Amino acid sequence: MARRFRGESHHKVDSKGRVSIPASFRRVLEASDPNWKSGDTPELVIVYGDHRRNYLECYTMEAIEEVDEKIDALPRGSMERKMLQRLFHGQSFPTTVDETGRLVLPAKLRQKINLENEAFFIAAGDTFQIWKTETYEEEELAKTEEWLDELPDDFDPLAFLDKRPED
Amino acid sequence: MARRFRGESHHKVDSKGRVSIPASFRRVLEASDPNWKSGDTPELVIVYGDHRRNYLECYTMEAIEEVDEKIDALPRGSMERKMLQRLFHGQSFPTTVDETGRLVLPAKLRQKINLENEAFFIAAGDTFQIWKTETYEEEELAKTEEWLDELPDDFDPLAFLDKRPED
DNA sequence: AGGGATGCCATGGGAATTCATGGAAATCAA
DNA sequence: TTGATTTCCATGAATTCCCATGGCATCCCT
Repeated sequence: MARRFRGESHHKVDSKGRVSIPASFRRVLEASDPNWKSGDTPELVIVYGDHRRNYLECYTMEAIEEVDEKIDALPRGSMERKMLQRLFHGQSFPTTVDETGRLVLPAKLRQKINLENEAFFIAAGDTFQIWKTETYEEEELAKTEEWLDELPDDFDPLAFLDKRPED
Repeated sequence: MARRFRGESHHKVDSKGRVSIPASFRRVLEASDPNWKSGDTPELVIVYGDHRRNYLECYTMEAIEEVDEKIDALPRGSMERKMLQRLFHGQSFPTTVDETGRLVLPAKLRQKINLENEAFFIAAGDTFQIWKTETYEEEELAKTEEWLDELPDDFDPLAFLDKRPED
């Protein structure tokens, strides 16, 4: 069942690295964790990537399983496989949401994206991202706007919906 | 239960060759050792390979069993079988994690990968690797960068996930 | 419509446990 | 005996667990 995350919101990060995740995101994580049963805490995998990435990407168990299967299908020993293993197996952190609906981000992950007091959560299909609020506002939003500016004034992004893959 | 290793981290190696392995890796080793029961120490196999390999590859009991079976299936006397036996049976070292969660790497293995004060652990599917931190950073990461540089600027490695095998 | 009562949600603090690491004593091997 | 392994114990730091609070929104009763 490919449930989707929706929405965005800001949450406090405390001194221990604990941060509430949006309640609606929890529902999706639960529904997408094959082992989850009412009353316990859903699992997820946080992919943090290499030094170039400045946000955390959170995968539901279903989503990460799909990725893992694709990696397994690549030829053993190929560079592609090695790269993807490094990213998804090496540069990732498996965890669970706690009983009170929080994620605990280890110091290492917080430092990686420079997270201090406030985290910004934003949905992205079957994953969601965690940003340092300031980074998102200063870098990511700017980038998006810049990109939009290059398109014709009256361009409607909806046009992408029906674009054929080979374009 | 093909559990997977995830994550990467640095650990000290002391003068006796003792090194803690990431706690999460221990959980996977335990779950993947058919003979393991709560309270005792999981087994694993360290494959160190020939002179060209500069890291140690650690297999869970389940993973090495799978490899062994595939080797057994090869025709007796074939070159393939001989080579794989040399690598996985000859150039490997069976051991266990100790009660405090450490591996003891014999001097021979440490010298092979030039390990001194710090080891770098990184997950790779159903195995994990142990590198000398400096080797990983200087050689392995450099190799990766080089490889990435050959790809188009805007290329996203994620594209490999959906690559068709015949490409 | 007013006024609880109920329940989920975001957040906080302290206690208890696990982890990574260091070192001394006991055991082994040549 | 001498160096190397293996056991056993010790400790600070990090992480997990457990319990507590205030704020909203919803539901219900009269």
